[in-house]
Amino acid sequence: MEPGNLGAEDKETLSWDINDMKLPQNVKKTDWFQEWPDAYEKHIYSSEDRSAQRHLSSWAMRNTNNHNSRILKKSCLGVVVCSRDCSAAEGRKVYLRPAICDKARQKQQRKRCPNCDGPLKLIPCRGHGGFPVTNFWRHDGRFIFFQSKGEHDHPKPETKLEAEARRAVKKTPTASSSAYSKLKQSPQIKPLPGETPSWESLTWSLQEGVQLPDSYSAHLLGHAPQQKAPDDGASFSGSYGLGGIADPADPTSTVDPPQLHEKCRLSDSRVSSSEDLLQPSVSGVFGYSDLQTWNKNMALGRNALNDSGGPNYFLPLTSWPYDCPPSQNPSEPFFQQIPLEPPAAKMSCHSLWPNQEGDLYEEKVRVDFNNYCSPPTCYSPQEDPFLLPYTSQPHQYSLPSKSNKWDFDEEMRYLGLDHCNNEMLLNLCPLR
DNA sequence: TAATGCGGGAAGC
DNA sequence: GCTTCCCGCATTA
Repeated sequence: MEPGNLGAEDKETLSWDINDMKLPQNVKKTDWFQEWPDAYEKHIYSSEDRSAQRHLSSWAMRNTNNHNSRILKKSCLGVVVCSRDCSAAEGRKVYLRPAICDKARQKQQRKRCPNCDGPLKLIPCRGHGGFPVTNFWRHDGRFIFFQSKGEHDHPKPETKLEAEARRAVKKTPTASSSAYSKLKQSPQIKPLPGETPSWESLTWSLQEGVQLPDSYSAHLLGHAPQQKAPDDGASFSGSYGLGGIADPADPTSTVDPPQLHEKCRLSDSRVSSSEDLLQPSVSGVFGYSDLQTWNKNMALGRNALNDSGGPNYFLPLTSWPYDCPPSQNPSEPFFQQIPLEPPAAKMSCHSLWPNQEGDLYEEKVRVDFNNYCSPPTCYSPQEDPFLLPYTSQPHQYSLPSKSNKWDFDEEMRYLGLDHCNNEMLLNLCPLR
């Protein structure tokens, strides 16, 4: 938005404060969900944005009581690092996600560094005048207002899903190994030459909690960490997991799509009943445990990898470029569509995924497919300080799941079929 | 088991 | 009075 060409309404949508008695309701464009909000940002999300509904952040944010039930306040916990400042292979540092639960965090800090077995330490966030960065959430009308105060003065921890995946892998290492051994046998899925990710590195990254570049977390989340343009409020609903775009006004900011991995819960009584601040329209049509639907989607070339009911294995994807080069051949297996080098600059995909139907499900699957079969657009590797040194190393890709009930063989059959389906690709990937 | 949200209460300014 | 932090509790996944 051009600052110098603002109408009164536009100014209103920019000048609000989370503590205002009345927040703007004539918002023309809502923001896309930001996974890594930093500095003093304000965003207006659609009340139907599931990630916003759940007040998600990839920073480890804990609830802070501000004695104001209308405004949810969360403060950053920082990042857990190795007190020896050890580096793993390729210079990777250990940046664990602090557990949100106090007891779990204490327990976590008693553990040893997964890399060097040294003691772990928590780097507290002091980015807001010596206090933790705080995020404020307020549901008002059709919108969810977000405001952050402070600038994180510590590295990004692993994302929530990365941490969950790490825990899950630790709990069920055999299942994942088995999955990977099957993956390796799958003829349809081949890493790019020279980009063969090792299972060891994958499991190390996931199990041992090393900070993954955003690309990793993106695909753990089921989408690229990126920015997406604000969508209009009417069509914003259900645009889960859209490929994001860069915020042209802020090259460092991230505007993330609603989390693909978000379970499409049929209801969230806690959210919907929250002080009448939210007008819930959470009519999830893609059930968390609806594996049958998932199967159908996969058979149609859709991907529900972001649904937690998805398969519990990790795909050894190659470097994820977050770009859609013109030379991409949709007929190629999607793994091989991925160029080795990330784009030099963010791309805008503002209008790539308009939710014309207002159909949560359709939008979701389209986007999922995009993320799965075609490199997501609009990702800036510069966004992630950890990505830069690692661009030459393979990125791994995992399909998050909380259960082991997924039939891996079936899944791979679907994958093999889907990724060779040109028509489907052309139909479902409007980037072409 | 952990994440999340709510709320009481203490402490510092 | 405001803010931050700690704690316990309930709910959810």
